[in-house]
Formats: sequence, C-alpha cells, structure tokens
Amino acid sequence: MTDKKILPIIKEIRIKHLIESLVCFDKYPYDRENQRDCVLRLYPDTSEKSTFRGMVIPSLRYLGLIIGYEDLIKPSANGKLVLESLNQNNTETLRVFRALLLELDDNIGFSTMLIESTETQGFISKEDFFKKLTSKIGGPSKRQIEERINKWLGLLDGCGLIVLKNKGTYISLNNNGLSEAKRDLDVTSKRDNFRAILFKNYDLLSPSEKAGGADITKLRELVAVDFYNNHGLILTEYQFDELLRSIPLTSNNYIISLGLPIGLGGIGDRLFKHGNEYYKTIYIKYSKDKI
DNA sequence: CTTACTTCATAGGAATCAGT
DNA sequence: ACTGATTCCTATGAAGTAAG
Repeated sequence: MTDKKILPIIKEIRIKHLIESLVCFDKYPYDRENQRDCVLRLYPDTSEKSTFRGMVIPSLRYLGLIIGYEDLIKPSANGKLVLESLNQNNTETLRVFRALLLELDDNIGFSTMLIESTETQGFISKEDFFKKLTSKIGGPSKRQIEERINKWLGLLDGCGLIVLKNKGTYISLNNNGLSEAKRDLDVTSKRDNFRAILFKNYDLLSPSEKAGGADITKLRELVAVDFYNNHGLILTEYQFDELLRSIPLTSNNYIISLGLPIGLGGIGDRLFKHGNEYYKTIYIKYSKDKI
C-alpha cells in the first residue's frame, strides 16, 4: 500500500499575480465575466483558456484562496485574510501567505522534512531533497513530480518560508519566516476568544442572513477577519472548524443547532464537518430568548 | 407536450510545449 | 533547463431531437 502524497501542480506561483487575481475574484464575486476580464488584464495577450482557466483558477483553488465553481466563485475565508492584509503592507501580506502556506504544507510535510534534512549543515542540495521525496510524492511521471516539487518550493521561497540559494540548487530554511508562521498557526491564543467573537459576528448578521440559519461559510469569513483586524491573529478556516467543533453545542446560556444543506444549497460553500455529517448553516439561540 | 436518448459546449485540471 | 503559456483530456450538464 503506497501512502504517497499527491502534490497538486500549482501553475501560477508568482505571489503578485496570485494576489492581484484574487483581488479580481473579490471585486466581482459570483460574476465570472468580470472576474475573467479583470484577470486577463493581468495577463495581456493571453487567452481565457490558457491563463484564466488553465492557470489562475486551479492555482487559487489548490491554495484554498477561492471557493466555488463556474459562476459561483468567490474568495474563501482564507482568501479574505490575504485581501485584508493588503490594507496593511507587503510584509504583512507575506506573513498571512506564509501562515496559510505552512498549514497547507503540513499535509505534504515539506517543511518537516526540510527541518530534519537541514539540521546538520543548515541546508540541503535540491538533488538530495528530490531523492528523499521521490519515494513519498506520487505522480504520473518523474518529470511531473519534479515540476510539482519545484513549483511548491518556489512558493515556499516566494513567501519567505525557505531560501533557495545558488539558483535553487540549495535549500535552506528561512528561520524567521518559519518561526513566525508557526507562531501564527498556534491555535491556543485564539481558543479563549473564539466563542465570544463567533457569537458577536453571528449577532451582527441581518435578520435575512439569519433566516433559516446563518451560512457557516459567511461566518468563517467574518470571524477570521475580526480576529485579524482586531487582534492581529490569523485564524485559518481549518482552525475555525476545529474551534467550532470544540465548543459545546448546548450550555446553560445557549443552544447551537447546525443545519444540513438542502438540495443544491451547498454548492459554492465549504461545508462544516461535525461528527459524520456535513453542515451548511448554524443557528444560535440564547437562553435569554427563552419563552 | 413529455420522455428518452444523443450531441454539443464548457469548465477545470493534467500534461505538454516553446522561447529564452 | 526554466519559466510562462498552451494544448489536451474528461466530466458535466445544457441543448437538441425524435418518438410516443
């Protein structure tokens, strides 16, 4: 039984292009035509098929920055974090990118392997690293596997988690970036505030947004942005789900009920897994509302 | 008109290509 | 050999169509 990881191919790894494209998806949510035209302006003299569909959409989706398909594409909550960081400065945007990327990377284990590989010399040659990886990364062909690894390393380099030296033939860790990202991904500092911030943002929703239960997708976004703007903390979607699962659904003060997707209702949303079920909406009832 | 089947068009992702 | 762009493949679903 092979437990080889399948590493997706990320065609577009230039952070600048990724971010500017993401801005397009944010500027025109659920408006494919304008999203396309906006993105194509970033790639002059290229076709929709090659850049918009061939590069930008798959890349942003793999990176978890957009959700939905076809006419229902918009930024994810993680994508919103990146977009919010644009109000700050470039350093800050890279910080958000690093944290999100390191979280994704944990599924593949690059950084873990790199930490092990570089502890004696401080670096590892790309050749040696490839040898280490080929037994762990699956793919259709050697060349494809190498391209995927190279793209991923390029991303890690571009956001400051690693440093590619000597034209990329040597890899070393960017210890500052890596430790900052690890701190940013530490969930303990977020645990205490989570319930209060969740409830606060739930309460802020309009009655129509709460009718029939509030969209968990929407709350993920609001809560993450609140954590970021008001506390400087990076709460990823994964962490939101983890924390939401960790709070009791009933207490003396409130009752939380989760709603299943109805019909096609879940399309364009990332559903919330709790137990063995996937939920779309959340409804909170406070005990002071009791009749 | 409805139904059951076929064809067509499109999107997304995988793989390959081309200029430097 | 790299980097950026293009082409290829396949699933999905819309549109078309002919028989009942």
